[in-house]
Amino acid sequence: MLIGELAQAAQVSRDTIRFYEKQGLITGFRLGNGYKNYTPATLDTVNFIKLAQELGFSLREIASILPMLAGGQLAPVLVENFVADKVRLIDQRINSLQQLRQRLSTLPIGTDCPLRRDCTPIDEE
Amino acid sequence: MLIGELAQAAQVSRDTIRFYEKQGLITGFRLGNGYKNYTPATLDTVNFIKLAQELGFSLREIASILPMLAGGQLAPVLVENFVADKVRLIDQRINSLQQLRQRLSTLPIGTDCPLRRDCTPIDEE
DNA sequence: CTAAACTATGGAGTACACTCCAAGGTCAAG
DNA sequence: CTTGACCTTGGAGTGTACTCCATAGTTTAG
Repeated sequence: MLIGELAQAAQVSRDTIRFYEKQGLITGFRLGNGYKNYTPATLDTVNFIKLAQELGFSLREIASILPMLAGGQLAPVLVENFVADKVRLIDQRINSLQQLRQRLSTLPIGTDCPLRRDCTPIDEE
Repeated sequence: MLIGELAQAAQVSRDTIRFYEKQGLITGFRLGNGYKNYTPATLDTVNFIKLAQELGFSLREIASILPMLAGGQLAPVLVENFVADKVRLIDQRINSLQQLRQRLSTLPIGTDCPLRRDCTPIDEE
């Protein structure tokens, strides 16, 4: 697939695709006419990037995860440790989100200062 | 508390505090000597900002949540709708995280291309 | 054969969230 | 009364992740 098709399929801009390729997150191979061609695997990768990004991973972090998803060039132990780390991080985020959810959904709406210890500034010169 | 104390308590830089104040996320009141003073409530707010930020909310979004946390100047119905929206968003994020967690923790490590449909580029000129 | 719709490259510009710096005022300790 | 650790402002700089633009080559429809 050409860049436009990939971009549309992944719901990102062509420039984003080019940016990701510059950053080494994806690779296309060049056709005879100078155009770049991408495989369905690239679409998977872009979708993965988008998901991971939504979840707060930077492109730099994602770049370090991607080689693992592509296949086992790395020592399994390293991959396992890395994945375990990420899973822990994800669990922490889920936890924080659940806390925030609780906090927001049980707000005593209508009362003053539901979350703050103190709302009225005290002049304590 | 003065800016340095607040910054240390919240584990952010003084510049970050000043930046948040410029953005209207927090407010201090000025002492006779020109210094700004902050209350423990400001510390709560900064901590809240940091939490919400970790969870992927932008400062702009956080700025729109903060007035609700500060007390009921807004119509309860609006607050409820807003909070319900945010809770839905949080639920979506939790869901995505759980998916990603599953995906990562069940990687068939060592096999080729655990996630991609296709790893070998096909020349389809 | 031309016009529209695609593709490429390089480089500039944008939004966000800081982060750093310079020049200067304030305050407590010795 | 000076030294050092605070505080002030304004403005410039940084990193991330795009986003836009100009120029130019390629392909497809009529």
